[in-house]
Amino acid sequence: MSNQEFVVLGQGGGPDACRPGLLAAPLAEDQAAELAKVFKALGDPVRLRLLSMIASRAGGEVCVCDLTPAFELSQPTISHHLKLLREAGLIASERRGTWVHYRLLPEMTDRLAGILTRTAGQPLHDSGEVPA
Amino acid sequence: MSNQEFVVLGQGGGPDACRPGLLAAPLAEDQAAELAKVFKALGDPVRLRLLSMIASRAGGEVCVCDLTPAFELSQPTISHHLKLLREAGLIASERRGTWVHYRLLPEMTDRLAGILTRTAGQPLHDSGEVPA
DNA sequence: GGCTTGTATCGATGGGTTTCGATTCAGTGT
DNA sequence: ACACTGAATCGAAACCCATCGATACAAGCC
Repeated sequence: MSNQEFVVLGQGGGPDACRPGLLAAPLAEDQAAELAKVFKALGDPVRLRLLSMIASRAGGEVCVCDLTPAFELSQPTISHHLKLLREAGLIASERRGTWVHYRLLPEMTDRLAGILTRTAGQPLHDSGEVPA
Repeated sequence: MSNQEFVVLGQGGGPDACRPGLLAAPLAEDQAAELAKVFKALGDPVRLRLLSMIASRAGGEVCVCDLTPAFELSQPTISHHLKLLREAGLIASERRGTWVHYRLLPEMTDRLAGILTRTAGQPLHDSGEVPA
């Protein structure tokens, strides 16, 4: 059996430790747990639409009062989804007077994009077997 | 029953020529639903580690017999997670003799990276960043 | 054919998630 | 102070998911 162990790099460093990305080296357990929280926040169609509405809005900010009526869901439900996105570090909220405004935190989406991007030194291995 | 559903993203009706990404325009409902399936597949620490093990392995393929003992989980559980990653279009499997080998489908991770990447024409609306 | 090993599927279960109505909190205006 | 509106929090109910043991399927070996 080709039972070859996966060496897990013991870098339990802070949240801004060196990140080689998903595709370069096996993820450590704690890194995987931390990342999974963010991806789980993206794993819901309502939250994805909320995030895209916030991120694509000219001016960078959206009032909750504009988001809630865009769905056929109750106000507490939208508030709950926004909370999950906020706890995942994807958005931030600010209250200005009566209304609460949300904005994208691009550091997180940048980080995810980097994690999912092949590095130049990572060859592709799939020479010839890709179906279409 | 073996519906190896290859999730096709953002295909409203044409080839993927215009895919603005999450951050450029609000997602349509069906696009969000399909994208959410893939992110949901990534929203589990075990699946993230499995994917990173598969993606980072030199040669591009990993035998299940190497993946299963790397976790303190039962063999059916690992098989279940691999199935979800496969149905999300992130990996593919091939049986060669006794063993089954998995490999990354880089089109999907590439697509996700693109979706999470700010386009150059999409400025950042710099506002006061961290609430000092 | 039987035996052994590797992998996938099945059925059940405990825990988590989505959603709601009701309530509470925050801010504005009267 | 009171009333009104926008948003968050609080249970609760329906649903989904991760995990397991048991079982079935696949391939090689005796």
